[in-house]
Amino acid sequence: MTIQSNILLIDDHLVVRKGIEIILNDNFNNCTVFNSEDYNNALKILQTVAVDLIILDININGFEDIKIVKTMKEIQPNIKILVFTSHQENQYGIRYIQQGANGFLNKFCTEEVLINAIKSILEKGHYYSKELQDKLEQKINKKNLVYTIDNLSNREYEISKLLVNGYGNLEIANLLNIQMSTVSTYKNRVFEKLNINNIVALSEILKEEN
Amino acid sequence: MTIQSNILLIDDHLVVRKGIEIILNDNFNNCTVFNSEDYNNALKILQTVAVDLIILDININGFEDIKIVKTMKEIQPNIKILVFTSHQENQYGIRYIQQGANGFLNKFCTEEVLINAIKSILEKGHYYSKELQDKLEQKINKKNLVYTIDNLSNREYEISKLLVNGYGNLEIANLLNIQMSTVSTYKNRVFEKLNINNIVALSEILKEEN
DNA sequence: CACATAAGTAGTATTAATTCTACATTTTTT
DNA sequence: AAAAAATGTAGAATTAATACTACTTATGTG
Repeated sequence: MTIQSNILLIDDHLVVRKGIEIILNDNFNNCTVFNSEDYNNALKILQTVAVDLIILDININGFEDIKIVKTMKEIQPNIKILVFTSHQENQYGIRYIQQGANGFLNKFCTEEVLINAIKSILEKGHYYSKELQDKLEQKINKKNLVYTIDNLSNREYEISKLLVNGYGNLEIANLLNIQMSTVSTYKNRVFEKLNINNIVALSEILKEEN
Repeated sequence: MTIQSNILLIDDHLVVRKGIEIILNDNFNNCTVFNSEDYNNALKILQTVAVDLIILDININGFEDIKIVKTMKEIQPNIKILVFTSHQENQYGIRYIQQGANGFLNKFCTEEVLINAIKSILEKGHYYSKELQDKLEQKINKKNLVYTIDNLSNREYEISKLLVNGYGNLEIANLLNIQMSTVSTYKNRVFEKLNINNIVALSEILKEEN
C-alpha cells in the first residue's frame, strides 16, 4: 500500500475489530482505521469520511441485511467492500458479490490471506477466492441459479411443506397416494434446487419466504 | 492483577485471538498470553505450561465439545476457565458452569466487561453475569419440570445440536465414535423429553432458547 | 413446429434409521 | 447407605429412506 488509505471495520464483536486493527497496523503503515459495531453508525461514518475499503461482517447481532452493500455504495460509489465473515462462502459469497461487494473472505483465514485480500482489493479492485471464481463462472454459464422456493413446482412445494411439518416420506406417500420412492425423488430435487441437504435448512427457507 | 498470570486463548479465528491479546496487553502488564486455534494444541500447551486462566471459545470449526472443560481441568485442576463465545449465554451457560467452567461471557461484551470478568475470575475464582446467576438459582429450586432443553443431558444436547445442523444418525455416530443405534436412542429420548417427534420441531426449540 | 427441459411418477437395490431390549455407570432421592 | 432414576451405550431385527435409472406427460423456446 503506497498511498494513504482509510479503512472502515464493521463488526459487532469488539475483539474482532481489535484483531483486524492490530493486523492492519502491523502490515500497513499508511492506513487510518475507523470502526463501527453496527450498520447505522457505519453509515454515519460513511457520510463524513471518504473511505477506501470497508471490511464488513454480514451478521450483525444476529441479523443479516444483504442490501447493506448497495446502501453503502450509494453513499460512496467508489468504495470497496470486503465481506469478512464466519459463514462459509459457498453459501453466501455469490449473493454479496452480486450486490456489489468486491471480495469475500472467511474469518478462519490466516493473517497472510487477509492482507493479501486487502491488498488485492485496494490495488486490483477485487478479491475472489478460487471457489468464488468457480461459482461466478458457473453462474455466468448457467444463467440464473438463484435458490428460492419460486423455482419449486407445485408438487415439490407441496411435499416440501409436508416435510417441514414433520411428516416422513412414507406418511407423505400415503397421504398423496404415491410411492415413497417418488417422495424421495421430490425431496432430492427440492434439495438440489435449493442447494441444501437437510430438512432443517428447508424449514428455514420456507419460513423466510413467508 | 498484581501477580504474573499465564493466560491461554483458544479460538479458531485469528482475528479474535489477536483482539483478545491486544486487550490483555493494554490492560494487564503482568500476563503472558499463549494461544491455540484448536483443542488438541491447547491440551498440549496445558501439559507443558502452568496456566492460570483459559479464555475458551466453545465452537471450534463448527464443533462443540462440552467435555473439554472437564478434560482441561483434569490436566490442571486449579485452572480457571472463562467461556467466551458468540452464543447467547442462556442457551449454553449453565451447562458449561455445571461442567466446571468458572465464567461465561459473550463476545459482544465491551472491553470493560471483559477485563472485569477476567479480574473477577483471577481474584474471586468466578464470574457470573446477572442472568446466569438467576438461572443457577432457578436450577437449584428445581422449578424446571417443563419440556425444555435444560432437561437434556449433555450428550443428548450435543447430539440434538448435530441433528439440527443437518447431520444424519450415521454421520453423528461416526463423528462421536458410537453406534448409530445409540444415536437413535438419544434421538428418541430427546424427542420424548421435549414432547416432539421431528427434527424441525427440535430445531425450533433449540433456536427459541436463545 | 420441433426439440429441449421440467415435472410427475415408480421399481429395485442399497443404505440409513428405528425399535426394542438390555446392561453397566452415574446421579439423585429417600 | 440403599433404592430409584437417569445416562451412556449397543445388538439384532425391522422398517424407512435414498440412489439411480427410467419413462410419460407437460411446458417453454428458438
